[in-house]
Amino acid sequence: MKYTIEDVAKEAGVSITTVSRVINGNYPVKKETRERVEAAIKKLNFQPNLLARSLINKKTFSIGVVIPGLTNMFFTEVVQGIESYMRKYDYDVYISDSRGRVDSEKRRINKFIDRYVDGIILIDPQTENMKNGFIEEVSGKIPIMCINGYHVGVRTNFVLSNEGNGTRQALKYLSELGHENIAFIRGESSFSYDLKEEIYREFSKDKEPLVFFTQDGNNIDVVENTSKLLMEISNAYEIGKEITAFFACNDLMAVGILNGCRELGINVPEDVSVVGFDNIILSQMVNPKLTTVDQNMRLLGEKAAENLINLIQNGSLSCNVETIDTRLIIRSSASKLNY
Amino acid sequence: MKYTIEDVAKEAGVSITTVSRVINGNYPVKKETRERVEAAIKKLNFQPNLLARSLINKKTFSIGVVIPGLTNMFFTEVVQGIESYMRKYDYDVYISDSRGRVDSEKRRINKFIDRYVDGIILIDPQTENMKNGFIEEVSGKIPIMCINGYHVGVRTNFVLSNEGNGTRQALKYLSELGHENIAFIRGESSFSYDLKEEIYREFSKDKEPLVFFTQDGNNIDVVENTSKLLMEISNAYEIGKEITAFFACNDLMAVGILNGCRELGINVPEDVSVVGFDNIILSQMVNPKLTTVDQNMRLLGEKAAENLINLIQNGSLSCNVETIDTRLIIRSSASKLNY
DNA sequence: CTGAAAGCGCTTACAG
DNA sequence: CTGAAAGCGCTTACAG
Repeated sequence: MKYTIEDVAKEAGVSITTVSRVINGNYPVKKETRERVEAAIKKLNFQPNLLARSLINKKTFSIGVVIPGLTNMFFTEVVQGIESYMRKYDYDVYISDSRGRVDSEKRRINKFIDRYVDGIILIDPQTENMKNGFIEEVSGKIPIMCINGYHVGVRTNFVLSNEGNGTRQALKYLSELGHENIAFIRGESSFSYDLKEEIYREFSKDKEPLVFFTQDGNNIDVVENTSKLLMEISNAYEIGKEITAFFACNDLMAVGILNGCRELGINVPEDVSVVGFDNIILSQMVNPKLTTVDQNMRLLGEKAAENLINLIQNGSLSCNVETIDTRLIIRSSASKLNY
Repeated sequence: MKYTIEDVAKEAGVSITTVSRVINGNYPVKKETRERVEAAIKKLNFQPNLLARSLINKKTFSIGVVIPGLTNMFFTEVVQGIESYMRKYDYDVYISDSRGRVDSEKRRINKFIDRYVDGIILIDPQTENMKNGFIEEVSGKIPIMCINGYHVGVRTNFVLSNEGNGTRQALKYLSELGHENIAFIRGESSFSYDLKEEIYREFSKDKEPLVFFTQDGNNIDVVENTSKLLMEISNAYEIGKEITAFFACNDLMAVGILNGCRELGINVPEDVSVVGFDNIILSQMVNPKLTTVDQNMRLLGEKAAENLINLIQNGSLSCNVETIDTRLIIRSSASKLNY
């Protein structure tokens, strides 16, 4: 059915060795011979079997990207950055969705390794897999870049956005607007949430911290879940008084708060201020437009791709960490207290 | 570095044939022997090389999904449906983004074939690749399912949502609200846009059709682009009078109209009505919530996955077409004329 | 029940 | 410059 290198060899009247050489262009071949082989290749529309090739080379010119949720625009925007970089190097990028589950993430990574991708990018890897040594173990086998999700002491490679500083920027901004009673909205488990919470607690150390957990933070469903969470919060606290501002760990959650407020008849930013994180495109599409912290997602993706290519080509599985600055984006979901 | 079947054989004191047999469980092996082999596998943490295996089997237990844009939630929701189905069958799904470009789509498909995926799902394939015979050619080599993008006469397999009928539902609804001057917003090239436009022209046959093109319809950027388009439209037409309603070919465009209206100080739905298409989650997050046509994206994905599995397992590369009904979702972006 | 051998479709020393 | 042969890591008739 599909032609093999042997068919081409026969057609051109040469050995398969020679065919292989003209395909790869890695050894001298007499011009006339080469042309005969090329003609045969064209005639049969021959395409070398990548599986056979990779079996020998251990190279597939492809990379795998594992993301926690396809429906969180944060991740897809990072992937755009990865893809645009990889395209230049003619690497294929394959995306696999772990749904933010520890086991699933392991499985996806192992599958990529089984399929001999040349490297893997992990966006926001599960903390659990950092702690249990899995990521580190895997980093010994194959080039790995992690985007965010840093875990101290794990020997692998990171591109991080400075989420801690971003959190500080946002909190400081709210504080300058006069807000003291700031609620903190986070998802269940992720390094990123833990880190932000730490900063939050530090920041509001003299006050009682108001930390609330919403479910499944990396999926679009979190919007709805956070709206529901707000209903509960509003039963326990007087919004606009006991809580005058929300800091949400990502924009999806912030939009959930916005939607919840609308349902409750609470005006943003007049009655309560809301600040998100990430600056996904959605943050500009809601009303009011979200004040948020930009992570420069494309750059995050591009840097990770760049470093991965280096790792692949130079073979060094060293441990390096690169940090990218965040930027506060002021729009209209937060305003002075008692506006 | 990595152990091979030979290492296991040595460790267990058997031939590689026997090792292979216990791994695959496809031939009888004496219990005692099997246990020895299993112990060796465990001890070495042996994992068979999938490349070598696939080279023989021509099976990889993986499928490829080609989508026109990662940042259009329509596609990612369809993919969710595909994944949830495939998980049950233990097939891996790999996603590749064609950016809605004809050449890129070809390339992605060819790459998947090169890597011996067992089947491919194409979401909204490019019309051009339908017309030029590429999809049909490829369908002869490997099981293919297309989601939407139907093109008459092309021998491949489809799961379609009834977009024509959905368009009619939306248009009829607007008409019943009293709207006669309905503008039609579409992207550049896609079967889906052409089909909808056809219905639109049919529907408004006594009126001058008002068809407007926005750029790059399958990417989140279309939101911004459509807002800009609205500026131009508003220069040429009196919105609220010459145009009293917009029908947008997808929700992203509809949101663009919504945003544009806000900037222009036009109230939706009081001054102008807007109806979208797809019912992506975003349509509930904007204000006013979008009246739109639900395509049941998860079901679309699940059906495609189900059919693909059948194709793969029964080996029939037959041509079948399955249609899924759409449903009008009435929310608050459209209202009676002169509300 | 088990093993030696051929083969999947390539690449790459080695020899000429 | 070219080819025969070994080998990548498996599977599967074939023979016993």
